Amino acid sequence: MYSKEKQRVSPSVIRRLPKYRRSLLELQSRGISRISSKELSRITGLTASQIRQDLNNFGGFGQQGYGYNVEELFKEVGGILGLDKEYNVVLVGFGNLGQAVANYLQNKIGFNLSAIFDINPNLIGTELRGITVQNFSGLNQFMRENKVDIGIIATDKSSAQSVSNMLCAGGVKGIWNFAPLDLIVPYSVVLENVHLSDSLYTLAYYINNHGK
Amino acid sequence: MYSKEKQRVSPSVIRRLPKYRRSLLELQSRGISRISSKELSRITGLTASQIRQDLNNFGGFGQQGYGYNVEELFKEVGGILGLDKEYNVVLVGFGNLGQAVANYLQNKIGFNLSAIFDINPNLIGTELRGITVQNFSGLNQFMRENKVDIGIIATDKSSAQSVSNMLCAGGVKGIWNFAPLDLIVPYSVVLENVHLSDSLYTLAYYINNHGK
DNA sequence: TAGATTGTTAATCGATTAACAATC
DNA sequence: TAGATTGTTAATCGATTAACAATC
Repeated sequence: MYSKEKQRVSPSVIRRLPKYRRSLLELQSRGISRISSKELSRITGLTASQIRQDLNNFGGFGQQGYGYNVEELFKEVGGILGLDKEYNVVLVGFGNLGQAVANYLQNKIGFNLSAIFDINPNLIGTELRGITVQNFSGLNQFMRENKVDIGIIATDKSSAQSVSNMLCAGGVKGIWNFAPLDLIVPYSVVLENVHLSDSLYTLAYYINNHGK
Repeated sequence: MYSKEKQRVSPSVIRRLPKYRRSLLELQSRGISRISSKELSRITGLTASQIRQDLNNFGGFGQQGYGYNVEELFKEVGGILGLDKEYNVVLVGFGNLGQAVANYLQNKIGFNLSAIFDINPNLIGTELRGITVQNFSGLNQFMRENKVDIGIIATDKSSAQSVSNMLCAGGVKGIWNFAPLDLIVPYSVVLENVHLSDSLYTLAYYINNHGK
């Protein structure tokens, strides 16, 4: 349906979709089955007009005089994001951050963590809910033998680019990067960064320039 | 200098500053002392025009016919972000993610982690480089007795809002939130979110809609 | 039906890019 | 000086908001 839209939807819109989904889930858990853009505006802090514009990039999910069905819209937004699909995921780097991410992924349905790699001998062989941490040297072979959709990089800065190269050569569709650098990936691979420092520094700026 | 600028600088600009800083640090480490906006454009993927516009929100740091001095600009950008200041930081929630964040903070100069709180009896009393994890019940008292600038929330969703309330009542200037919800904070408090799910879902979208 | 609220077009606003005079 | 590159103004582009006809 929304897959053959002519025009590319802007990243600003895409980055608001998870927020809509989150709000809708919250409404659902409160037993609310119907919501207007006006009310959703109050909840999210975005304008009603923007919400309607955003959603209409993908289809007319509402009904005049009524609003939106919460459960239906929740499913639609999930579908747009691709959360009704399955992803095979590999994690490289099992330090504190890697462990946190691995743990976080455990209860994300659709994102199936199939292997974890590290170079630290103290970590290799340890287990996380049935997944044994493998020696990093086995990554290339694993990539050849398995179809991996998403590679997560939670290594330190110095090895991140070479890990990224291996994952890309191994055919990943996307990289979720936690290392504090700007990776270079082939055009065909999608890169999503979680730069903790960028976030912290932005916070510092606004602490010192509040309201300015 | 840049503190009495009349007009508020847009968030888009602020969020690019850490990237500039990162690139400048990289240049510095390669022994490069001078850079033009054109060359910086090549490195960052942003346009030269945008880089000059961005920097000129805060002052004229360059020199016609020459470019920018890398070391000087690096310091200027750090100063704008407030990285020449000290921040007293408290962490609430010492699960996987909290531990990862605490560990990450250890080598961030200027951000001084002074206390860690959790409710889990198995975690209370454990130590991280000299900081003993305290019982969460002591948070209010700690806030009364110490000036805390930044509160980090790495608890689960269900307790995040009440933890946030405590931190705000305790006088924090900013909240760095890792819990997957939209906190409500007083106007005077700055909120910065790290929503892992939002990031992962965005990645999923682009994996399925590459180039679209 | 009358009231409510969407979907969508038009207007506004803000951010990015282009151009170029100033100047090192 | 001549060449290079900034700082800044003007032009363009894109995103947000406002308005309202369509319609449930």
